[in-house]
Amino acid sequence: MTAMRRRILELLWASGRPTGAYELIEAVTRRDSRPVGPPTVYRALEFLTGQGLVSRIESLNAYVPCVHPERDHDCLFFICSGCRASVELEDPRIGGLLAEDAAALGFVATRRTVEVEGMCAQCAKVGAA
Amino acid sequence: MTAMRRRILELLWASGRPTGAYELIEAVTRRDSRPVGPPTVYRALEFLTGQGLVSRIESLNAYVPCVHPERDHDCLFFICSGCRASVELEDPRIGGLLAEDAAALGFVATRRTVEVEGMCAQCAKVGAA
DNA sequence: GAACGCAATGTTATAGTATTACTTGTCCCT
DNA sequence: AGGGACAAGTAATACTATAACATTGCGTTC
Repeated sequence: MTAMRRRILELLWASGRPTGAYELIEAVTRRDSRPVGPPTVYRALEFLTGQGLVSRIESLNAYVPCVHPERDHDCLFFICSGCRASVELEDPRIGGLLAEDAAALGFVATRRTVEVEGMCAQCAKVGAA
Repeated sequence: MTAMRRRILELLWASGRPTGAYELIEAVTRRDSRPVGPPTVYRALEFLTGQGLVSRIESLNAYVPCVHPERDHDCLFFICSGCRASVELEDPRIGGLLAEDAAALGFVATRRTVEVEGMCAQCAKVGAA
């Protein structure tokens, strides 16, 4: 864990929502008062996702810190179109079913992406009003 | 369904694997012997995905024709890193669990993305050899 | 059948996301 | 000090997607 990687992880935690790579580039640039290029940030993100400290949300091209880096993460994301927040959940049953389906196909899985888009309770309430 | 939309759907079926928008742009350009711009293809893809005739694979930024356009599609994709093919599956149990988890959060879901990357039976066998 | 309205497509430009290739720096080891 | 290994800097470019506006074609109305 280097200074740059830590900085990016901190910025992700501070952001509180899925954050794009270029937002991070700007944030790091501001924080360091010195321009940082895309490869620097992308490399840090690659490292952090490899460590399970960060997940990429495919449907947003954005990144979030992982809430339980310790466990092997089977996580799924609920992404609110209203407030742009995401909630990470762990549901081992889904991993189980996916493993079962993969086995039926003879497929050897290496990575899973499970994302649900919609409205969170708060935003759904406001939208309905 | 217009000529352009049909052409793009045919090209997707003919491709046999997830296909990027820019590959489609080139393919349509070749087929029509006349340049077609990104918006044309993206608009057709938007229409086709709206009709459930095509799905977007988020983790590849690519598109595939849907194997069962008639049913409301709860589909999941197994994507082979070896041969670049994808297999679409329907497993209503997964949709059920996601609905259950969403309900527990008070989340109103509008769209699901479930993608599994790995190696298909064929490629896993070759890779292991 | 001319004028209109509407939906789809064409066109140009640009925004947004990610990677390649190469260089520089830093730290540790001996 | 010299060399190896890994992280970060730098410049250029590739890839993916959308915005804004013009044009076409076709069915409807009068």
